Amino acid sequence: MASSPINTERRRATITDVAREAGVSAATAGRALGDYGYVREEIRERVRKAAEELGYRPNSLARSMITGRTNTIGVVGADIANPFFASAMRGIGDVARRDGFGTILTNSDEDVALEREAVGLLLQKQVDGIIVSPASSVETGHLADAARNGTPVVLFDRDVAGLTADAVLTDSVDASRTAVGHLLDLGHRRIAIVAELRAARDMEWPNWIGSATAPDVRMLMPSGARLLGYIQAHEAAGVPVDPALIRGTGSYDPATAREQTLEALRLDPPPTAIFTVDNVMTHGAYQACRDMSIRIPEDLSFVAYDDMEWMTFVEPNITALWQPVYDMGTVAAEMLIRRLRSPEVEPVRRLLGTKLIVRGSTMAPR
Amino acid sequence: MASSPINTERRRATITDVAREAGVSAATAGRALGDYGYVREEIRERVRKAAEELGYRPNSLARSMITGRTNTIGVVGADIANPFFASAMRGIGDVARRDGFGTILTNSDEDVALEREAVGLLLQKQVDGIIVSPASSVETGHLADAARNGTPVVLFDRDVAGLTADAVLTDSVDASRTAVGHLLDLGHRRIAIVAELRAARDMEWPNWIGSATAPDVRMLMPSGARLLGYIQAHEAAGVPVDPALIRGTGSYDPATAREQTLEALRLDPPPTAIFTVDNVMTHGAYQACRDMSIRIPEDLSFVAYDDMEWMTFVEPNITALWQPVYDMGTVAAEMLIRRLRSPEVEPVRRLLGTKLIVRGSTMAPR
DNA sequence: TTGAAAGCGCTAACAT
DNA sequence: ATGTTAGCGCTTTCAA
Repeated sequence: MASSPINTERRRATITDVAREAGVSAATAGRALGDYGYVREEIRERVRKAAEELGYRPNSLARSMITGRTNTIGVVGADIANPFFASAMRGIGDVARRDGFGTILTNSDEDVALEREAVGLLLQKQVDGIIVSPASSVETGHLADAARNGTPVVLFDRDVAGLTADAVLTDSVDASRTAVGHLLDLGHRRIAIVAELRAARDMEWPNWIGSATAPDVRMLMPSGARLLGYIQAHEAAGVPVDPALIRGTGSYDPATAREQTLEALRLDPPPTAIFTVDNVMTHGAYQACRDMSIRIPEDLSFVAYDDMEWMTFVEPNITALWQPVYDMGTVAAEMLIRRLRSPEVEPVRRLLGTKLIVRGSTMAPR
Repeated sequence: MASSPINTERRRATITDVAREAGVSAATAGRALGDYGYVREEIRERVRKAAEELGYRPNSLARSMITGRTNTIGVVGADIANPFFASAMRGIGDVARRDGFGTILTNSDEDVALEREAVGLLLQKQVDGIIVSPASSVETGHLADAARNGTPVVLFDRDVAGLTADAVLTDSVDASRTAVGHLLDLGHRRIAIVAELRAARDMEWPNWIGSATAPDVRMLMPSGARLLGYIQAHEAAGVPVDPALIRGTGSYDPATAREQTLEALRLDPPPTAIFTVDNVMTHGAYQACRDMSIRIPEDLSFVAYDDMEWMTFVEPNITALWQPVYDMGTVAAEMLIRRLRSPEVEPVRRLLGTKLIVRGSTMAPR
């Protein structure tokens, strides 16, 4: 009997094996090990011992076939390599584990087709629920389907029009208004904004300017919502919005953000301040500033959406809009698990607070 | 019939439903949908249409019960919020998806008990294989068990003594020797090193000094291995090692790294250079330098293990030892999937190359 | 309190 | 090429 370097054959012990070893029926063994039904204490011990000896591990697939629950939650994020999602994922994972759930992770790369595929995969694997950061705020049929067929969905970071589901959000418009308001208060009148504006609807911003009614925020991606806040802050301050200062990249890509920032800096007159709407944009914009040897804040005030550890490493420290990212993750997981336990409660939209951390990168223009 | 806000009842269509709808047997429906066995094209179409109409989704649990394969790989990392693991996870996820696998992610927080629990969970969920970054290089019984019982294990970033398994590694000793050698070449004679040295064995370094035989690297965690490289570089250069310059934190915690760095800076004579062995240590050490208004590189040369994007944001840019983190992830996933397809091949240890990126934070001491 | 039997949804073996 | 049957490992009736 030759032994291969890594044995792949030996059959794993089943509950029937344990039952035989303990001299009881499979049903009883199941009850003893699974904490359901009635078992005499003495028997329970005997079964436990047998299980131990055989190195028995329950097959949760078989269990799930019957119970209809896998104790697994699916997560569809845009990109786990992005610190924003990484941190949120940590929050989700911590809560999930605490409550006995595993987490299946997938990346959508902001692509609706990939997201749909990912959701399909999760449904096939019979996850109990899904936490998703939708790639689009309108193409959400697959999410509605999932929810309708009994797999609850929790929206993460992004709201969606016409889908009644639990959601964990921050008020991007308000936060952005605060951040840009800070710059306006300092006296800035030419503030560049760097944002993806990937979704078609986010590009309709020319219509927002001076219009009495704000667009439905649920139709916007965070990037668009933050631009809306930028516009609202300008209008509240009575400062006209110069469309040339609005730099869209069309994708989550630092290189393009860098280029767009360079474009902005070349304007005449140039901006006296810049606002980047997330950490990817910040990355590219900051690089552009360094490449051009822009002095911050003397030449340009800098405000970033999303606080990152390095923002206190650079000189000057960067003024940033902080979001409770880890908590957004824990709350999302808690909402989902709560719904699994009581499916009937009304869906809730939880809005978590943000905070502008004023540091050295902002000052009055000169 | 009141409709609840989120329907949780409606039974999902099964293959039997599809078969009935298409007027064939369940077996045939399965063949048509699952791409196995023979089906007439005409029938295949009919079944497909029925499946479509009913919104049928295969239940992969049921399939896995029979095939014994879940098309899922488990990942046990220390902390997904750490950019190192986040990036690796992205690599794993990309390859996994490409080859039709899902990924279950768990964090061990460098705790063997948690790791063991995580592995147990993954085994119950019948993952096809596990990628793990072991919390200990000696307490690895649970990993050996998994491998022995037919769930292959790929070691990620950390080798393990006495476990024959595939592994994706970098040569930490060599890389560290290069990094510290760079400082020694510049003329530095007092180089502080900040490392976790959590594992008991990593603390046996006093024995390594001047000993002809190096300890078995497979018994060391990366932190210990990098210290070994530090010592070897010193010995090669004929520079004595001052134990006071070796600062262990005992945990992956930037606050402690900061404190240990402050201690090092207070030494008399102070170090002229510092080497941090991973991004968490770097975080704390860099903070300490900023708090003390240390001028880099005039007062202190700085070399970091692990390149991070912000290292080109700060002034001066930080000299860093780069590792192919994303690729380590893709390679780990590829090795695992290869083994799933051909279990008999001999386990392989893949060593990926690293690179010292010299930037402005290092210069000759003055 | 225990056991026998049925069955979750699917695929594999065996007929035809 | 298709259908019938059995069964993956477990939990849940139902009887005893």
